[in-house]
Amino acid sequence: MSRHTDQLSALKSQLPLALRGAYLAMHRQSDARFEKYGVSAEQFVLLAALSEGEALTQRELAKRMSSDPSTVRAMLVLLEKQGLVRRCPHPTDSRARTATLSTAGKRKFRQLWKAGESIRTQMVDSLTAKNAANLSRMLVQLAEALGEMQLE
Amino acid sequence: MSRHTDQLSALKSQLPLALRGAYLAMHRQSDARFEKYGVSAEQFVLLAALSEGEALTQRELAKRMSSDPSTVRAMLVLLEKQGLVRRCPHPTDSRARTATLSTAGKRKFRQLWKAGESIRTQMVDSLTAKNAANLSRMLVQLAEALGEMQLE
DNA sequence: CTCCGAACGTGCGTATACATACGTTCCGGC
DNA sequence: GCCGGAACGTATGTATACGCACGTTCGGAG
Repeated sequence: MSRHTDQLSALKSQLPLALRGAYLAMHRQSDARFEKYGVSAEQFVLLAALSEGEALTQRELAKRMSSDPSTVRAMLVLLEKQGLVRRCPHPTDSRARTATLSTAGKRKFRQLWKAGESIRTQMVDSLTAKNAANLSRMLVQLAEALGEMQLE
Repeated sequence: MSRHTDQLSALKSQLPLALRGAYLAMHRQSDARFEKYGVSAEQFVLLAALSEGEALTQRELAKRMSSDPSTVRAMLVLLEKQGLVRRCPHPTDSRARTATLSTAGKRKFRQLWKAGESIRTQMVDSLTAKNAANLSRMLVQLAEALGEMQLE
């Protein structure tokens, strides 16, 4: 086993754990930060996806969140109960339901966006802007490659 | 707002989503890959942490997995029920319990390691080895920076 | 030796993540 | 117009992720 092969092998086992570790760390920070607003990290992602103002179907929302329709439904039920989100029948497709932010939801999102600013800043600053840009690009690339993989 | 500031701002909002997207994609791939062995992606991580052969306390195990002691306990209960893991009283500290792989657990882990090889390979190959090494390094750096953040 | 704070595991409650199965609606081919 | 497959949402079950409260044990200060 050559030295080069060893390094590659080590890299292959470290990269997944590094990805997992970074994600979990970010998730925990976000949850802690948003807790006093009564919102979870995942709920923030959902609200952010809706914050563009468009009315999205649950399916489309799930796609944009890299999430699961079934999970999104559960989240919407909770958020609707809290009055942050409205679900209306789709204007033309009666199978679908659209989700939009309520006024309270928009206000809440603005608060959350501010509250999360220091996390976003810390993430970019802990690397450099240039490295962070590379990181972001590589992560997207990675997600695409993994998403296209078949079960062989 | 200068152009430079706009770019930085966009980066700050993209990076978290990119990290989340990549992690979830990896997690889904892993779950799908390990499903026929009756093991989840997270359980694989736990088994891998124990595969060094050391007997770890649940706390130490949680630390190495970047995970939560409470979660680790639930996982151990399931894995013990499946006969992949043994939990024994700690030799000197009667508060603690140690976890080790059973023979079946070791065998299972070897199977899983092979089954996951294509994922690890795909992750590194979808970038280049050099970029993957950088990515890994940056992710570790990111996790550290986030882990050390206080609530301000 | 005693006592108190810290560390370990446990149990419980809530929110995700996802598969799977199911009912309803849509739409393209006929 | 009919029909069968595809798309959408719903419902249920299992496994994570994590906070929090609790009981037990450890270890050091006095």
